[in-house]
Amino acid sequence: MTSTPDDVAQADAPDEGNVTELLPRARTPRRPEVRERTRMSGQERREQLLDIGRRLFARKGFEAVSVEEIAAKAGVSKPVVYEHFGGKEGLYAVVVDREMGYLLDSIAAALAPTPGDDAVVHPRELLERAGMALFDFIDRDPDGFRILVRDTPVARAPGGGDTASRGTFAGLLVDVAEQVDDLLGGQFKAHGLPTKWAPLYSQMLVGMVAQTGQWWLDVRKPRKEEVVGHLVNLAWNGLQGLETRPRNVRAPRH
Amino acid sequence: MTSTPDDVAQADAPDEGNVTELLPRARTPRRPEVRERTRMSGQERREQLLDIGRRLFARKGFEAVSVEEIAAKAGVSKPVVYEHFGGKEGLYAVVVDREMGYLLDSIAAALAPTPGDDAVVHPRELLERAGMALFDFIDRDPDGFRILVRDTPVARAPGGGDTASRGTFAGLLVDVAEQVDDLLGGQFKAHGLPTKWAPLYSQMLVGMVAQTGQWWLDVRKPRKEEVVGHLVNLAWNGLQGLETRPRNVRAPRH
DNA sequence: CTCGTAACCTACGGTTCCGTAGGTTACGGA
DNA sequence: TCCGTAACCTACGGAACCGTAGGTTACGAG
Repeated sequence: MTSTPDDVAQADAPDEGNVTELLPRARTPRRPEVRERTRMSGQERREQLLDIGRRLFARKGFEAVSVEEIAAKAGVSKPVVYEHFGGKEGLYAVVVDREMGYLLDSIAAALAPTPGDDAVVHPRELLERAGMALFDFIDRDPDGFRILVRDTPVARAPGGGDTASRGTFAGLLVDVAEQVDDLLGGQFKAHGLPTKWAPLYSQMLVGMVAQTGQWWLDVRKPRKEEVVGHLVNLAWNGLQGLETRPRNVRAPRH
Repeated sequence: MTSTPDDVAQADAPDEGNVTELLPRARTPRRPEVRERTRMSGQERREQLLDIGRRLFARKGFEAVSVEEIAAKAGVSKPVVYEHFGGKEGLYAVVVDREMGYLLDSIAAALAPTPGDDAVVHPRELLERAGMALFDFIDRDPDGFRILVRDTPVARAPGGGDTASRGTFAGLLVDVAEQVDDLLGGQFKAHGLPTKWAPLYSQMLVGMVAQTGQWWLDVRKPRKEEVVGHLVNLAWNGLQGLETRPRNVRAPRH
């Protein structure tokens, strides 16, 4: 469920924050503005805040976004955000969690065997499906991808040491890569390669794909189908056997 | 020149910042402490501050580091930092610039043809040299690598729009990858591949290597020679022709 | 010994932001 | 029609920082 995260109206209008200060004008019970103060249900407001937060976090990073800014963009005051999420970190956590879920679900769905079709899928096609799923995700939800790629501010537990005690975080991608291990490990075993290296190769593949996605996010130059084609080309054939014109195995869908 | 960035004493001791507040004790002209207040030359202090800044930025990110913290770790007061670098961003810029220089120099040196040796180098060996140079760098200067990999806070020019106007930044790596273009473009041309895709492949390779480096930075599990071996294995042979036990072409050095 | 200067300090103004206390308005069921 | 409750507000305390003004100390040349 909830496959498209863009189903919420995004209120951008009441961003009056730039005019130095608002004079304390007399209480007007009804000002004739374009955007009336809408009163939403809790659930609606929650979704709206999540949506706005996602966009802001993606563009400016966690630290650079203030609660007041989020609230203002939603046409609402700060305490509302606190009531819903307990603070900035709470909201951020929900946003990240959702996006991570969207992404993993997308890829899992792309990799899932078609029910009723027991044909063995070529590993290369698996690669291609996963890559295409990722780029579809990037295309559909660029902000979500930006958030997942960005470095994480996970507040270290108060009381924890100041040093780089445990492997704090090297970005969410390391985690994503670990999710790929299982899949890749299975393929390795099936092809007689030592599975102990699977984690290493997961990192490589994820890094390759993520960086390319990040780059493509800005330039948008080659069509994504083409990018994925080359991605698979490199991952599968290596530089040694690069195909001049890689072709996608799977017929272009929809 | 300046190949080893670790030639500066790192003063870690005077980190008394955690004891809530220092009581305004009477002016004691000489307190019998272990670490006397050393008075350095401008150049020395500058180097020390750069060193401390690099370590802090690497561990906590730009935003999470305060000027006061840097000054305190150096056993010095805030204005000293301002006199040397004009502010936090100034110091950060110098740090980043240096590290970027170190890295690019290392790789360039590894790729430079041995003078007097005109033998054509196999592309695979170029790959291997570059990879090894990177991992040597990571090994020697992990904080520097962390900084280069981290997301950048580059203050967007004041007056610029709030929107994601131009391709602001997707990390320094995108830049690094662009530096790889030339090299890769040459190789492409020499092998009859369309050079228009070189940028794309640069991104892929850089992403692959960077992510792996980031991961290795924490786990440190397989020896770096082994990691580089597999890196080259994937990049060169692709998943299709993976070698079970990749061997480094170049004899292990020093 | 003297004095100019470079290195360094304390102290503070100003800003930004988080989080909360306590009051106000609209909606909807009884 | 009345009233409880959910949604929302204004206003403030307090902390963390940045950056600077203005004064103090040590070093070294003459």
